[in-house]
Amino acid sequence: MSNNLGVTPRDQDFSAWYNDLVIKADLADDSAVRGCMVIKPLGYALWENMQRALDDMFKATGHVNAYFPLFIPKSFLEKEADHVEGFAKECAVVTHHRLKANPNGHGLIVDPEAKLEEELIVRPTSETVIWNTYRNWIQSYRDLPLLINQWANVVRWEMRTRKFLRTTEFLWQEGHTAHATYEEAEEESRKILEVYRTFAEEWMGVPVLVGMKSENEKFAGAHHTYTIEALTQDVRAIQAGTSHHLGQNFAKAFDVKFQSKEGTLEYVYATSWGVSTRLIGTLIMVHSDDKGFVAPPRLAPVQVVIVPMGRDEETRNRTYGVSDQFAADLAAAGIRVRVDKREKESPGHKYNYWEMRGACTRIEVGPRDLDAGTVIIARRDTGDKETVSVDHVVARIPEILADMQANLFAKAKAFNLANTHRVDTWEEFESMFAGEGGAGFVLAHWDESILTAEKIAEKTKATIRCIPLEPLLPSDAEPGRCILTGNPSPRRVVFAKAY
RNA sequence: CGGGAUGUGGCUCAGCUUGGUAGAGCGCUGUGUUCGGAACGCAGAGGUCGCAGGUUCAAAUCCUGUCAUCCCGACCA
Repeated sequence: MSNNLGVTPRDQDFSAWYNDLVIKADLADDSAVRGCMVIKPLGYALWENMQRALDDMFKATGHVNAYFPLFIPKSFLEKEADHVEGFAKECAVVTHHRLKANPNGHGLIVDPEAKLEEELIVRPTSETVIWNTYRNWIQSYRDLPLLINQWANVVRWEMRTRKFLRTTEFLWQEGHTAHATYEEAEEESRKILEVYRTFAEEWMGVPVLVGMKSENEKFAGAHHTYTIEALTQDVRAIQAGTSHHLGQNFAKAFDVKFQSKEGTLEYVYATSWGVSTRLIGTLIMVHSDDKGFVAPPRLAPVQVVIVPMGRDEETRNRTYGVSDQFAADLAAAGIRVRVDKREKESPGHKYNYWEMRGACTRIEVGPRDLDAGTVIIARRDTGDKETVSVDHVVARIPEILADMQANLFAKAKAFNLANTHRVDTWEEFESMFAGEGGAGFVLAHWDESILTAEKIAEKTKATIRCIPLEPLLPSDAEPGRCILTGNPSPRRVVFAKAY
């Protein structure tokens, strides 16, 4: 389409397609602040659906929610060495607490007399404030495990931002748990990783690789990091969630000890884990198409849109009546439904409008079909239309939604498999990543040296996305020779260009 | 922070070369038409042309400065 109604086609410019889609699907808007965005009602409804599903899973695994402050005293951030190095370069800092009228003219200036004794950092993540608090909460093994999650906003002053994928401020959840033993903390971090995998695959319909981060990619301050990695339609990897085993690093930095059953004083073991509004970006990049946003039914803000037709009063009375009845019955069945009664827009306009905004199914209620006692149901993922008798609609919709949920996952899974490659020579490896775009997941041998990983990244822009917990193929777990150095490698790891 | 580009009604952009009373399409408001894949007619509303300074009788247009945004890289969830 040459006008500005649609989005740039994916094969023309994937990046432009994504940017267009986020705006035109009404998910988010630009804000007055660089790198920050406004999440619009439709995008926020999607986030709320994600939150609800995840929160239920956290609760079901024994976690409770709490809330910690937005500000972190600068000194806290200094306490864990790796953590400082990871986050110091991207922090927003509060230095004053007051403005005053500019004595030289108009406007306001920062009041120099209102300088803070100690600067406050706007949290990039909350380990430090939380562990400073946990010190007071944990004395005995009886206080453990401590299983807390918080839903919050955080700020990371990134140089370059993209809506949902990387914004200066973003929304997320961060779980912070404390345990008596290494093994318990390990179990916790793996349990949450499984929650994330389940959520990604069963709710988002996004297949993911489950694995461990290499040393150079792990969280700043972690003992080790687990990750789920998805593959976008432009065959790049995207980290969709991480779960960290923090070992005793934060307990030592914040002096959090407990008295064991045996009476000894021990440092606590910790985990932290998070997913963010980046999941929305992931969802878009995996499922959406040139007509706009495609939302998996389980998370979609609008599962059914009903478009009644008719210009004259008499026809409208019929189509509106039927539509309202559908809406009431579907809502009673727990389905998120809207009736689009706007009178100025043509049906065709509404079809495109709701396809752009990711409505999963559409019921077209027109006078001609009603004469035959039927309506048309169209589904968003395949574009298929079917004629359904009026009294079968309420039963049929959930079937289509379930089928669409399964189909989105199956399609993405097939795409992942088709874009997962095994490479054994450097020449092939280098040429795969030579172009501008991604090259999918590439399983190759690596000698486990950070230096090697850095050299590979420098030459190809491909990074180690993860070391799969379960080999994708049994042969992936067999030893081999490093793709770059030829040194021994215990197993294949996953390389990709990443978002 | 480097490289590139752009700032003109809500949006997309024309006008600038060659200074002379701010335009189009979309959207918006009202109204009319028998609404099945982005309908059409009629009547309207809406802009100190990013900001500051300069040149000039006269600046969206020329000059200087400045700010901002976007895209590409380096950094990252």
